[in-house]
Amino acid sequence: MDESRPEVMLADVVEASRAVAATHSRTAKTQALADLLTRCTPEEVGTVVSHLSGVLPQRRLGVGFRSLRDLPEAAQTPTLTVLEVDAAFERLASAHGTGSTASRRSELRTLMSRATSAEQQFLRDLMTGNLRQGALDGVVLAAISTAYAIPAATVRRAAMLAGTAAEVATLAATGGHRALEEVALVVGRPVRPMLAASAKTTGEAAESMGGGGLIVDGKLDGIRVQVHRRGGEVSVYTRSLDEITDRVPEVVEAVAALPGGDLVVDGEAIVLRGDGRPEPFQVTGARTASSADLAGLQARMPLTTFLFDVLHVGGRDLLDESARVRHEVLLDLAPHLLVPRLLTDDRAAAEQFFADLVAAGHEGVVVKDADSPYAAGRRGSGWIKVKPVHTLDLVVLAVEWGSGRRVGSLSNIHLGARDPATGGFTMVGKTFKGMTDEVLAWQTKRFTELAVDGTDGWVVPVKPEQVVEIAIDGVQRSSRYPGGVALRFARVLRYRDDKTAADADTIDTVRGLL
DNA sequence: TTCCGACAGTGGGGTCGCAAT
DNA sequence: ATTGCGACCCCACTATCGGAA
Repeated sequence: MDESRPEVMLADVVEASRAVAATHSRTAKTQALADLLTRCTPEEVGTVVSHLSGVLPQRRLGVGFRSLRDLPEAAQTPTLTVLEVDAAFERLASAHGTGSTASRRSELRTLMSRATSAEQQFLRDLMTGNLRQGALDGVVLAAISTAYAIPAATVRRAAMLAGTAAEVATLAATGGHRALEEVALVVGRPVRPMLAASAKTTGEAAESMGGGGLIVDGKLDGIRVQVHRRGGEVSVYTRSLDEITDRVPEVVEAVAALPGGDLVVDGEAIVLRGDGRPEPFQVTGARTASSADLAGLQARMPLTTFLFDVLHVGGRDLLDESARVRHEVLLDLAPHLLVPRLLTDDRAAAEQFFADLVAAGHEGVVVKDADSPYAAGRRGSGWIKVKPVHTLDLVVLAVEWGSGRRVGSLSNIHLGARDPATGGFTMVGKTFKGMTDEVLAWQTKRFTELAVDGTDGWVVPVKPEQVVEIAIDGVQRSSRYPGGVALRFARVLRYRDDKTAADADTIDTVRGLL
């Protein structure tokens, strides 16, 4: 190690971030990040990688957009080192939840007053999760690959198994290529979960697979759980690798009762009604977000555990085995916990299974290539989800100015359903999704024309005349909107100039989807 | 040369815990 | 008691880069 190497300053990180944001080329971004990493000591590199990928090592600071509104006067010259920043974050994090808002505020002010103007902006963006430099986890992993001359595939796999880019960078800095190759699944350390791409129909999903057999799983509308059992001790992790063991005792019990030794399984926890049909997501969400009065929660909203994968069993890693093999292992291990599942190579049977599951109240299906491995942390084509889509014709009531690459465009639209009782419109949600650049340009012009008084602010009210066809996954109860209902995952399909506001769907139609 | 996988960005609704009001 | 804030569950979609075909 080079003892004379100068300490890495926050200003160096800010400069790298600026350079990254200044180019659209991913290779140039990667190189800029790699240049900085090579200047870091092994003690520094974890923090630097974490900050440059927009992640706080401390996870929760208790500092958000609001507490960062009024900043102290900026320092003239940069003096902060990255390790000093990390230490300050550490103090903020440990003061979180101890009731000492004043001490956190003072800690934050001290940090910010030592930062230059550019550093203040960077720290604020980092703390609010708004780095927007065009490089997060993926590009930073590529930079680790470049900086330490380690194949990208090795770096990515290590990240899947170790969980964070910071951990991977520290390993690379201390042990190089060999250390990353030795990263393995460790029972008790969560693995990045495999994600699913989406398709409109089961046929389309099957089309993009190898054709070597399908596993069709019910998609349950609960929360993802990755469960580890190590030496009899069970831990439960969410999709984002947060530990929720103490909030889901039913899951712990179900996995503790399985035969054999150590294991890692992947599944979904969900609250079912007495008749076996699923409760709406809001019920499972409320149940699993809460930790107070667990006994009461368990009595009122018991969780049911479903498993759809097994990554490790009794000393044997299964990540690289085919889904077919993992299915056999899971069937042996926990047949009573298996998610609703169909093994088939018949597309019509898959389509029928989808229809049956939707009729049973579930979200849809996930179609899986029976020959594919468990591609941790990736949204590859091995798994493809299929959900039914509802469409509504709604009226645009207002529009919000966009941010980032949408600055200068009217972006997020407020959606209203017709209320025949009053002759007016009831707001049921917003959306910014599904718009191409062309549509953004069109709607900016259109809604500027339709704008009514009070158009100086962030929200631009418009005459309720423009009809838009919206796709949604469903409707949920709302305490925010006056109609008592809100759209779930609304996105624009197209603007309809063949319809007037009088032809729009009514609030009763929307409520009927509950 | 074209195609396509992976990534980043742009935000959506709901719920809880906690501290301040 | 109520309210505001922060965190984190669920998430869809488009644009873009750069390697694969």
